[in-house]
Amino acid sequence: MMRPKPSQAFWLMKSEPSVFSLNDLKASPGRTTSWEGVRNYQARNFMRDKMRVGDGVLFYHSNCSVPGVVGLAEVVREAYADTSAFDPRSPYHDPRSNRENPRWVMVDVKYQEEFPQVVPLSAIRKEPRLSRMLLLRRGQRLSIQPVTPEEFRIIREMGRERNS
DNA sequence: GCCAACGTTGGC
DNA sequence: GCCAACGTTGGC
Repeated sequence: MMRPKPSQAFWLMKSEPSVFSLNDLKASPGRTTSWEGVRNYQARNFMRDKMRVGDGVLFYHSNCSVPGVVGLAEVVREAYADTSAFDPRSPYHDPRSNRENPRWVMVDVKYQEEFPQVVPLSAIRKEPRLSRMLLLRRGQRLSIQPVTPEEFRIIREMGRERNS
């Protein structure tokens, strides 16, 4: 009897490499980090309502010389209170959030692989099969975005190719 | 460093 | 509830 495979969703998560890079994730204890600091309601809702253990993550470097997807990660813990909001010394402090009623959540994300080559935003733009990605929408700033299984697979293939 | 596009805030 | 002002994001 086949056990039904749990449905897996896919995401793109942005990080500024000067703040937290894929290498930082790889170097973290257990190659895992809590994705603290999300202060956008739409992104929070994706984490809180949709992200499940085992979901695939495209790790995207933003605000850098070559913005693009640099590798893969996976969700290893589902949403829980973002404690950085409670810390007055944290850059992510939010006095409107408290332990009794946390406003912000985070998930845990684990390193999976670094691509042999970055998949730059410019290459994503040029790939017709990726033309519908949220990432390419004008003015799109969401730091956590859903991607389709096809988009995930295509970008993974692009990243794993050694010569393009 | 510029600045367009966006989300949030707060006066009214 | 409107909307101007403001702060942030993020490519370039």
